[in-house]
Amino acid sequence: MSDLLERLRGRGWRMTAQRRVVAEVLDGDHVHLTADEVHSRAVAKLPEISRATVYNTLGELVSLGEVLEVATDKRAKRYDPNAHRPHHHLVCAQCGAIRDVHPSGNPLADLPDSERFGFTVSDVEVTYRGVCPNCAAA
Amino acid sequence: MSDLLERLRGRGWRMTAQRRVVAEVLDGDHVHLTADEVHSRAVAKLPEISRATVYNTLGELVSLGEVLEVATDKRAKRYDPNAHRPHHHLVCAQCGAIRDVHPSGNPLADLPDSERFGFTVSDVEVTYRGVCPNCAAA
DNA sequence: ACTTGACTTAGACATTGTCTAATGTAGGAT
DNA sequence: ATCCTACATTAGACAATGTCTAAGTCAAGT
Repeated sequence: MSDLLERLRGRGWRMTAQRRVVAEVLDGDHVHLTADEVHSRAVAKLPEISRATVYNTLGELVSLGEVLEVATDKRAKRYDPNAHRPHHHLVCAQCGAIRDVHPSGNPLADLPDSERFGFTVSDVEVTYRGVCPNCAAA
Repeated sequence: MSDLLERLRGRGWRMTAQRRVVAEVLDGDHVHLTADEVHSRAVAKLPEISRATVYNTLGELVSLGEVLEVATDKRAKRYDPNAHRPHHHLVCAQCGAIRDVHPSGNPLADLPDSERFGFTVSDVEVTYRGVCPNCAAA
């Protein structure tokens, strides 16, 4: 994730300890934390960081296109740092575990003009739901 | 939607004025109300209905498979009475308008075994995003 | 018409997210 | 190296959405 910090600096982002910590927390694959989880982990590294800053920083990262907001779960938003490789999500209906997946085929192409109602369609979000091996075993 | 009331009675649902009103409010195509919107409209027909009852009733309808919860918007859950014809959603990124759509192709078939991580995948939810004709004109 | 268990209610509480005014600080200017 | 200042951070109030509880009410079978 050091590329991220690098890129952001290049875009004129002022670098602060708080922002560094948030970016660190978001590092990795198959990472889909809620804002609150990001905050907890950030507090572990920098105890005085505030909730508002975490929300602000996440919002900025989303605006900059560096992090995606995903709504896999119907409670809190989750933040996915894997914004530069398009992908979709596979969610366990029981425990909520989330994996990134890469389906073949392009769902955008599957929406005929007659089903577009005059919209300019630019994006598609796919969420697969099922039961993960762990929960199936239990 | 009278079939719905019929079906529910058949399943041993106790019929009350409150439940009837919630079912009536949810009638129609391209209906995707938040719990709060359902509540407002229900109050118009039955002023003393409480928020808790609306939430309870919506939850029951979802459990019974008569209504779907959709997370198109990242704020409140929305409730879609069109549960018996599989479909996906097309959302305007600006005004939030939602249409039901029926893509060709089956996205479930597009997820190869190698991308299933041992999950038993049972369902898929697709959300297309774009700009509706109204917002494009503005 | 009774009775009873399921339904509804008001409102407290919980969770998630947003906003503000005061304070602190990164990084360019001197 | 120090100073400035615009931008960032903070605590906490507030807002929106959702959940729970205890007490009262009522649908529907008898």
